[in-house]
Parts: sequence; structure tokens; C-alpha cells
Amino acid sequence: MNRVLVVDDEPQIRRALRTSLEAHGYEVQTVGTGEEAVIGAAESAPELMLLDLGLPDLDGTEVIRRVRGFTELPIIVLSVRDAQQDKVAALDAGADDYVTKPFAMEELLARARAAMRRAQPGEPPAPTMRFGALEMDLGRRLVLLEGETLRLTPTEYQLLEAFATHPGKLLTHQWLLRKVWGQGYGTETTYLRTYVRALRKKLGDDAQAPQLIVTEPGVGYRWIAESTDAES
Amino acid sequence: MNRVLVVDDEPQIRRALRTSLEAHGYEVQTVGTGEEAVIGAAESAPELMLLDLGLPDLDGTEVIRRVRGFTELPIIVLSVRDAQQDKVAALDAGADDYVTKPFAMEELLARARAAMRRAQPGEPPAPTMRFGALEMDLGRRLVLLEGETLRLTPTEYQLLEAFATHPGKLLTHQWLLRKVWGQGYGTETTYLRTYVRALRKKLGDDAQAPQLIVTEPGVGYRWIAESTDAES
DNA sequence: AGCCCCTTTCACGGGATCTTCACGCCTCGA
DNA sequence: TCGAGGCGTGAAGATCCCGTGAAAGGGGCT
Repeated sequence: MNRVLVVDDEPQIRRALRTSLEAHGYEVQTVGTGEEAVIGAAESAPELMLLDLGLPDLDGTEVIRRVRGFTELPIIVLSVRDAQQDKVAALDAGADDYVTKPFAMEELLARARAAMRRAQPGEPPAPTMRFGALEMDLGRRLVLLEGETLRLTPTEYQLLEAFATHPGKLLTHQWLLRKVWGQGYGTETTYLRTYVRALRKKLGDDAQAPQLIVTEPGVGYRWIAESTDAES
Repeated sequence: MNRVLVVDDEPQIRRALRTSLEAHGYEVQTVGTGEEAVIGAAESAPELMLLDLGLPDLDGTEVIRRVRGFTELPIIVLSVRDAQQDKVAALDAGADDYVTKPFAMEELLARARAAMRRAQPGEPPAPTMRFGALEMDLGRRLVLLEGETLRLTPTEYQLLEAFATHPGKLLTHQWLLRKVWGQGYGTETTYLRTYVRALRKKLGDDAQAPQLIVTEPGVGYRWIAESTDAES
């Protein structure tokens, strides 16, 4: 069934995760080092990787980078509380999401389901997508809100495209800046604040109770709208 | 069967792509430089080219441009860079699609199928088309407005043809300039302003309340007229 | 050569867009 | 409890882009 690769150097945590995951129908494989993690990802081809950052042999971001060299399988990072810097680095390296230790197993399972659902095949080149009242046609570069075409500036559109093509994934400040403004940018978070604000306004989203773009303080933003995959 | 030309300077990636593609029934040829890519495209006449952008000898867009000089075969670009400008540059040069490394093989195969399917069936854009009071005969190079033949200069006609054969799609400045004036152009937006203006004038369109050509600030223009597909 | 038409180039507002700054609020940690 | 940093908000200045009008080049035809 669904194979999960758990990477953690602490045997107790490996055991706890194995128990909980198997109770929910996952097939679990556990390893304790970064080297084993890369090999395991290649040979077992799991559907999900849960990766602890504090490994003895390799840096967590290095593991992510190597795994990303050959597969896009969802990677959820588990990190300790005070390692904000490492979490951002891990996400920038290509992780899909992170969960802070200690964590509620319910939350981890929910994020795992979301990450795997997102990774499912079927809709990579979606020419047109829909999120409730919002409709996007990437090929035509058109955005409609409740049927009305929305006027977006070039920067606003690129930012929206970056969000909508990575639903549910936590996107770091640096990742967004590089994607929209180009490499060379990465620290100009004021740009993001300004344009996220403009987007929220035009899309009718509220920063205090967001339905579309959620702020992840200190890290980045996340597009949380469900793709309501409608067809003509 | 279906021949694919893989262009990448890293032997591991060449090998990985060859394995996956052959497993799906493609006949694979691999090369490692841009020069070989152009030669291979000419001599083997493959049905698809997978082109890595970071080649040692030639710039990726240069490869695309040269190949486009003699064939329209589908080209899918593989790149580690994800910045919008790189993507636009490759697509403007004539690439069909763009996949960011690392990528899921499933997605690449899906895009490959889509690109080849698109290239297959010829839908030679209707020899004659109509947009309200505007009628065009592409074969005869004739344009009629309310029954009267319109006098268009060669440049004006080419621009109109570029618009009318891509209804609803946003055409970037660079794309239009390359299409009408030829490759080598791309920054001369004043040309566009002049000729779009001339076209609007002759077609009776108003820049402030356009019915035919909408300007998309900072990006390009869009032909928004509905094709009222009438018959003789 | 002279003329005409087409192409290319320049200059000028006006408006939209991008960039930057300042302020208040909230959260987190000392 | 207090200070620092991050975020949302609002706004202002600089900059870019477009439409408009017009004026030089340039090539072909008479």
C-alpha cells in the first residue's frame, strides 16, 4: 500500500512513528542516517519521506538535495523548536512541508495525506484550474473571479501563478522572490508583503482569516485553496 | 517507432532518461552538446527533443533558435533554473514546454505525449476566418472590413495574422516581434506601439475601449475578438 | 532624378506600476 | 514586563510603459 520512509536517529521516535503510521494503514520503513535515507528513497521508492533534521552523518538539507536529484516524492521535515533557520533552508532545498517537534500525530497525519494527495499524478499540465470562485487559465494568462476577468499587474500575476501551481506547499520568502523577481533576490520581504497584500485585496481574501494565502510567520506563505477541478 | 533526442551534458541524467523512455517504448538517442543537438535534430529527424538548458558549448536558447530554423519538432526544455525570465526566454525562442529539474518522470512523460500529440494532427488554421465585421482570407492574404477590402502594409498584415491566428492568447512583446520582424528582434517595443496603433486605426478599434486588440501592460497584447465562424 | 509609400526613430504627457518608507500591532523570548 | 523582530497597512515618490503625433531614412517605380 502506501510506503513511508521514516528518517530519524532516535530509536524511540522511529518506533513511535512506525506504530502510529502502521495503525493508519501505511507500510513503514525506518532508517537512522542520511546515507540510508538517500539509498532507501532510491531503492524502495516510497510515497512519502518523513525526515528529521538532526542527523548524525549528513546535514538534513543535503539529504533533501540528493533525493531531489532523482525524485519529487513528498518530503515532510520534522524539526526541533529552535531551528527556524534550518527549517527555512530545508524548505528552500526542496522539502514540501515541515512539522515542529513535539507535534500532534493528528497534524502529522493530516499533512502527510495532503502532501501525498498533492503528489498524485494526473494533473501536471493543467491548462486551466479552479479554486472555488477563482479560475485560472495559465495558457492564456487569464484570471477570472466569479466570471469577471481580473486585472493583475505582471508581478501580481507571476506571484499568483507561483502560488496556484504549488497548492498546499509551504513556499519560503526566498523561493518566492527568486521565482518572481529572479535569482539575485531573496531578502526583499517587503516586496512580498506589498504584493501579497495586493493579491489578497484583488482576490477578496482577508489576512486575518485567510481562505487562499496563509502567512507562515518567519518562513513564507502557503496557498491553501482546494483545487475544485471543474470541467467545461 | 517514436524517436526522442535527449540533450544533456550529465551522463547520469542521459542514462536515466534513456532507461525511462525506452521502458515506455521510445527509441532514444542521446547527445551531450548543443552542436550535436542541432546536428542530431537535422539528421535523425526525431519526433521529440528533450533539451537541458545548461549546456557547455551553446546557450540553450541558441540551440532552440537554430533547430527552429529548419524544423518544428516539439522541444521540451529541462532546466534547474525556475525563474520566470528563463522560462519566457526559452518559450519565446520556440520551445514547446518547460519542465523544472528535478522533475517527476510521470510528469515528463505526460508532457512529452502532449507535445507530440499537439504536433501531430494538422489543423491548418481555417483558410478563411471572421470576427464580426472583419473577414480574413489567409490564403489570399485578403482582409475585408464590412465588405470593403482593407489596404494593409506587409508589416501590418503579418501582425494582424499573428493576432488572428492566436485568439484569446496573450502574446508577449518579444513573441510578436520575433514572429513579425524575425529573430534578432525582441526589445523594439516602439515598433509594436506604432503598428498596433496603425492596425487599430484601420480596423476601427479604440485603444481606450478595445474590441479587438487589448494591451496587457508590461507584457504584450491580446486579440479578444470572438471567431464568428461564418460560412459562405 | 523625383515621388510615394513604408519603415524606423524620436519626443512628449499621462497613467499605471514598482519601490521604498513609516507606523502600529502582535508574538516571542529575555 | 519589556524589547526586538515580523507582519499588515497606508501612502508617497520614482520609474516605467503606453498612446499619440510627427518627422526622418529608404527602396522601388515612373
